[in-house]
Amino acid sequence: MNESRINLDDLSLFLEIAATGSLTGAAERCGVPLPTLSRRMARFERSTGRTLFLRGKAGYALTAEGRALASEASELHEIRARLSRWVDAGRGPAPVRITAGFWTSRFLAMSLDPVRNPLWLPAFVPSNAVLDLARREADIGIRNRPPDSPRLARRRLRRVDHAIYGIGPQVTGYVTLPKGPGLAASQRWLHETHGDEIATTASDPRLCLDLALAGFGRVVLPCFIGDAEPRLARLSEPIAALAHDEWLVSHHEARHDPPIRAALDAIAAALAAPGD
Amino acid sequence: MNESRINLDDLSLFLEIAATGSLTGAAERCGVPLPTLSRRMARFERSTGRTLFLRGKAGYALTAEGRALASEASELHEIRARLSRWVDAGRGPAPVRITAGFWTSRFLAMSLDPVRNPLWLPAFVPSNAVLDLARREADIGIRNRPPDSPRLARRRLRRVDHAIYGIGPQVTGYVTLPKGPGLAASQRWLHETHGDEIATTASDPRLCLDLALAGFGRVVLPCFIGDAEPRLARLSEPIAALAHDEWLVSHHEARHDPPIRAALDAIAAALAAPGD
DNA sequence: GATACGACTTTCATTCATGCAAGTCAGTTT
DNA sequence: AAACTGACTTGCATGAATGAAAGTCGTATC
Repeated sequence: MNESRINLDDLSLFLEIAATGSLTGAAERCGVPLPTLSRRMARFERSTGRTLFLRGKAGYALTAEGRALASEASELHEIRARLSRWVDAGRGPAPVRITAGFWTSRFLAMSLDPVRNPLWLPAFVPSNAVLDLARREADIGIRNRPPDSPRLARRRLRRVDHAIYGIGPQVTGYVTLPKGPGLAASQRWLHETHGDEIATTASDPRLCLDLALAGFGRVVLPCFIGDAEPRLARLSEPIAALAHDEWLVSHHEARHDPPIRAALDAIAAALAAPGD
Repeated sequence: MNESRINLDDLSLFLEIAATGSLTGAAERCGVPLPTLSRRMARFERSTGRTLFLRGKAGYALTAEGRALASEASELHEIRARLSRWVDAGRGPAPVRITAGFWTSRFLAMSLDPVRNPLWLPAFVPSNAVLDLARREADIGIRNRPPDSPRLARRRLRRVDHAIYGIGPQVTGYVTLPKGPGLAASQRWLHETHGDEIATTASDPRLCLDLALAGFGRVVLPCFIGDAEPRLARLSEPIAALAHDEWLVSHHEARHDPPIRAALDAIAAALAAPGD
């Protein structure tokens, strides 16, 4: 679109000169030799088509237009400073995009210790639609079966059982999500096998749990959630149809990226099969 | 301080790649050949000490850290876009710093037509202290006598007379500024010759005029102000001791800067001597 | 299963920017 | 008045970045 892409490095030098008021001073502060500065500013003026400096005998002074440009671009130095800090100091934790089911995400969020992960930060992305790890829509996925594509790296995690929970055996009926696309397997199973016993629906899994805790009905939960909730009792044997392994899936190449690797290790530890 | 100055051009290319998702795409959009992009990104990674890309078979994908950097630096493109616009389109008016006395500044502000000056915009700087035009603390000065330094360009403008004004001859006493350093010549003259007739003082010349209009006393004003105010009557002959020429002063080199030149011409026209 | 394609990397001659040293020029000092 | 100083510009040899073409590697197509 715009042929004359403004050179940001020249611009940065320009700002330094504008602040210093002379080539000599700016040259020292930037560690750039003075002749280079002189030539680059000449080029910069040509490229902008403006006269930015008054080349007086007493040094460089900004023209009116030069001052306008300097004030226009003043944020540049802040950006540079911020990035320099990011590069050589902070190294803030990098966000690692994780896609997982609702309960697994919640379990993970509570298991992972943020202070022990200086390298990465979990970023849970909703997994309603099936995100395509192969297309890097997320970095790490936790799935209930191994991926189809051979390009994805996989690792088997713990076995996950589901069961029916409630605050007591006297509670009848079920609380679940409304029927619709993108429903988790456990909710689909409930709709298929106990569809006529559904007492209430709620739009959010966590809300279903709250309703169950209030006595509105029974819920189907992963055992790692249901067993951890002291106010709930297991009201059935594990549901065979819903038993599955959890699989940790990531892109073959992404897993060598340090933050992602760290995330993979931490997640694997949190969701390890008991035997491992 | 920081040896490894981050290269803003590389960063900009990095953002383009991050947005595009591939070297090929970014190369076209930036007009930079693909091999160059490849090498510069390799160098950029070395300079930051981070792995920013996953070089997969399907193109470049950002690592977690790469995404962190991209979001950290996202403003850069806005800045660049804004500057590009500034450079090749808008050419917003450049601020020209003008130092002048209070009433002259006011007269100028009302005389200069902003729409007829696409090249520059007046920026009035307070002239309490004597600003040093030779040191470029301002671009243009309007003084009541020619400058001392031979390095400054000068141009004689209209003659300025002062007189005593009031809403009528019946008003006695004077309104003026309180005694102090940095007082204009007309106020000094009033304190010296009519010091015992001062009725009120105000901290601002404009406020003095308002007080005079309200009948609190007489004021000394330049005739170009007093005569233009229909509610005021001239109550004295022009004061000989305060008569002076106005001088338009600027730096010898600065006056060839187009915006400053335009400003000089406009000011000279607004404040021209009647004969010219 | 062989071939074509896409996306980058590498090679190499060339160009361009760099950085040192010398040059210019106005104002200042002695 | 002559020499000095400060602040930039110019010349020239060097080195680094560039860009066109060929190379590599994996995936998609037939």
